[in-house]
Amino acid sequence: MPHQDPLDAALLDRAFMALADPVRRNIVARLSHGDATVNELAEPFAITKQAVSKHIQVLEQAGLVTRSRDAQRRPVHLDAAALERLTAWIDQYRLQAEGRYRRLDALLESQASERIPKSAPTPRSGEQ
Amino acid sequence: MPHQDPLDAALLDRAFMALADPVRRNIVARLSHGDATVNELAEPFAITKQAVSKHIQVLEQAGLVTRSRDAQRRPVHLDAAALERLTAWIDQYRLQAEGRYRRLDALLESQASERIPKSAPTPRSGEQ
DNA sequence: CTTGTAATCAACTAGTTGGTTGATCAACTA
DNA sequence: TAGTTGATCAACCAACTAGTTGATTACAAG
Repeated sequence: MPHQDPLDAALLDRAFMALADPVRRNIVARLSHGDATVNELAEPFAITKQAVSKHIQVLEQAGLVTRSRDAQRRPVHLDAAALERLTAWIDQYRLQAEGRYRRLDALLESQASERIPKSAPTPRSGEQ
Repeated sequence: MPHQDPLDAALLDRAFMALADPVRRNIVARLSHGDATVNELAEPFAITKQAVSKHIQVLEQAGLVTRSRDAQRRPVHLDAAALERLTAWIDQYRLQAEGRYRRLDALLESQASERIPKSAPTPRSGEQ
């Protein structure tokens, strides 16, 4: 089953978009070794806390982070399962493409040595 | 060594941004089982081939696809290695976060059963 | 109640993007 | 030569985005 729910399409949009920003990737990196608050995340960057808050909203709506409540503090938590879903999506097509490449490679090799492949390993890569 | 070249930052920007669009993800999906031309890729979508050409340029500048030359045709080819680089980036932080979670989980479990952990498995997850 | 801190909301500016149409280029065909 | 197909370039528009500043909510402490 190569496809998942189409409901995930919008979520994938937001997830990849969220990671397409160096500031947000830095936030992810920082969260990977511990929860943090908006202020803690804002310090290393030359942008205001409001901007960081927006970045976190983007990550949250992408399902990449969650937030809890601890008095005034709202620590941000990285959701490893969400990251795993992204790699799963990519790998689904990466492995497909790699498989094709290896089959073609094997075909060319067997042809170069003038040995006939057993049963035509679906070499439909040419666009005629 | 958790980090790679900072040269990759702009490329990561473009790669994630490229995948943050459903049309481009569909193009990737289609390319995963075979090279294709602009016109072939444009057919299933309700957009012009000019738009598809732009999408492919985005994917190309992100290093996700390459193009060759075959008479007038310029078949687009999906680069599996580029996809692998993306999953490597994500996994780098996913595994870090998962490791933290599992250490905390193991700590709580050992405490619940009132058994003392052998040597305090670095439970620095609380933000006090 | 008042002060202080953490975080968000609201409005605005400046810049970017996705898509369109129309023209152009490159290679094949007659 | 003209005509066709595949693909790109150029200009433009509507929509969206990141960042700013200023006001506002929520909570804790004096």
